[in-house]
Amino acid sequence: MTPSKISIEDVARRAGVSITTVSRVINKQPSVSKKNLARVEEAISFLKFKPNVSAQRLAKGLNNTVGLVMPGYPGIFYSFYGVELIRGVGHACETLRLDLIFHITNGYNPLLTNNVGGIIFADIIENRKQVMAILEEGVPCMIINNIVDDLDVSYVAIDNRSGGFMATDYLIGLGHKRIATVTGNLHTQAGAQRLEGFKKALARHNFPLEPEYVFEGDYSRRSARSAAERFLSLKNRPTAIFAASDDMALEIIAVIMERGLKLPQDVSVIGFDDNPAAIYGPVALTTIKQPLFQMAEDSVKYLNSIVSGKKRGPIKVILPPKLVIRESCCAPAGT
Amino acid sequence: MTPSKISIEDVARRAGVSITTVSRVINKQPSVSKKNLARVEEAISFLKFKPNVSAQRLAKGLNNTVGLVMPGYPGIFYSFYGVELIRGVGHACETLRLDLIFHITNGYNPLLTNNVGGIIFADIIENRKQVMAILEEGVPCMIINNIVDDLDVSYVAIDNRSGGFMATDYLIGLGHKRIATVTGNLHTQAGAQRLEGFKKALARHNFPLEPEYVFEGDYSRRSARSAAERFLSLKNRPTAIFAASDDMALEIIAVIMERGLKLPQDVSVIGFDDNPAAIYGPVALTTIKQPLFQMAEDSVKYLNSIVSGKKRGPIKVILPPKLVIRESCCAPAGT
DNA sequence: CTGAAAGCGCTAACAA
DNA sequence: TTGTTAGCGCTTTCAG
Repeated sequence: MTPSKISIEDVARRAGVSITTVSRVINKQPSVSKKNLARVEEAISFLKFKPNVSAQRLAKGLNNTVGLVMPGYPGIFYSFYGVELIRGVGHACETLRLDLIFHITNGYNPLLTNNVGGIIFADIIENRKQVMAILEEGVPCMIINNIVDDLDVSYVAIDNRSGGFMATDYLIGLGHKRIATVTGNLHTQAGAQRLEGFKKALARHNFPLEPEYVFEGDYSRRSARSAAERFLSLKNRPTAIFAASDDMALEIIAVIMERGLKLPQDVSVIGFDDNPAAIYGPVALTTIKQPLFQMAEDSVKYLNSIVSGKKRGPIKVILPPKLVIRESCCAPAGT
Repeated sequence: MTPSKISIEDVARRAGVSITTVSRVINKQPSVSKKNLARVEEAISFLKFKPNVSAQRLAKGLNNTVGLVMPGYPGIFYSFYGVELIRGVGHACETLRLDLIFHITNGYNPLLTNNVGGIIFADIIENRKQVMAILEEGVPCMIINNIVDDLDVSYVAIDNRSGGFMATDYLIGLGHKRIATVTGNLHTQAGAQRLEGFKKALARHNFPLEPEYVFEGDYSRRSARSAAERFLSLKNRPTAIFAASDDMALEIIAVIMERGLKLPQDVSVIGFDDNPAAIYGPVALTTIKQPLFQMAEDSVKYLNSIVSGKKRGPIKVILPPKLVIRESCCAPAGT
């Protein structure tokens, strides 16, 4: 049942050298004569030898494995956000030749940390205690998309507050007065901060905050549909809507068009993510771009440099979002 | 830098027993006196001891790790299919206490198999040679959603051909004569077989196969939009459309509504997947349900039983799809 | 019920 | 450039 029954010793025997020499070629050390190198390589490929990773790790005393923990919150899997994260982390691990161990948490079970060199949290939502437990164990870790300044922990995040501000400010600049928003899950920092940015922009221009213009969504298309239906039924229909994700924006657009309204003339919509899918809808989506893939990749790189001792202490990075103007927003009718 | 510096020896010392005894309690062997058990447990929690998994694996000579390889094909990540697979496999691994190593392949690089007890392929698309290489290495493996009868390999698949047949047959039964289809990626077996099922149903009822009613999509919403636009512009517009995924069906519905057509009265739409998101659109989607999550979970269980020697030889399972009737299909107008 | 000792497969000084 | 040897941390006979 063992993956391969042949060991370094078999290779050594066949090549007529010591196991040390074999080990050297496995680890690409230069100090091996051409002749022996050739013989060992022949033996390796002949025997289809694969070094036993557990033995290597044990002997080297290191663990080139990173754990990616996804919040139990199932919606995250269906979101562009979640998918980009997985892809980015996966890609970076591939590049750095790290094993990626995938862990879905319910937020309560303790995390098995005895098998990883470091851990990446794909957002933390109601599982702060897990993070703290990890920290206490001294396992290097990295949090994605959460600014955590009260803990001695590393993170790579996006400035969601300024993203929310940007989106709203842009709408205001276009001349909109009645601006609504569908928020993301407010238990996530990203969701909460985008909303804060929205409010801040309103306040900055002395616009009142109308409660009926704020719908608490959860990043799902479903919640966006409910929001759109409510907004569009209002006597005082908003002329612009800021959605906390592109997916939600897309669903809102669908509802708008189902009702026979024109977009962006009747209602402008701005999203958040820069999901490539948002370019090919009926109207190319104006949005706030956040570098998710890069954030995910960076987090692996930073984590690795901490694990391997190249860097110390918490690394705290906040990436800026960016306004991407396409076609789903314009000045309100009658301006 | 090591996750934990304390070893079984430290625990033994503190508990005043031998390392063997400590090992016994780690492995929950019953032959330990209550007194020693208590002392060891105390020492373990006091020292925050975590056994070194590499050492355990090495000593035990086994590898309770499964690799999940995702085709490079990026679209799969954004699909309901891909996400359900990841969730299902992840969940099963959690339950069976297996480590899940996540591997995104470009289809060409050889897979690193020396670190896993078994491998799961999330579909195979243009990477058959990888599968064959794995087989030759003797690593137990399992293929998801591909019926592979010419190879001595295990799989858990869905009968996509009969799914395609079912959908089309249902439409025909409703009285439709002009039935179109947007296919999935035809390089995937699922895509090809759903189309075959479509054709078979047509043939069974002696309907001609109109090339203009077949649009080669790739499971993406984008391709579905193109398809819908083409279908709806036809002089002889189809009265029903079979989409090879719910996501595509949803996009088609959006296009239909954007054009001010009525659904299902003007055009009926049937999907494939039973994506929960398809219930909350403007019209609840009629679809073909496939047990993706279960398929993923089962594949892990089967793989595990093979790896652990409980079962032998290839396990070949084909799960049936099921018609789920909701509101997006009705008899064509004028019947 | 407990412990001594021999590995698991590989790496890394240290000599040669 | 090569080989000898001592571990890495844990499990597992085998005695006791």
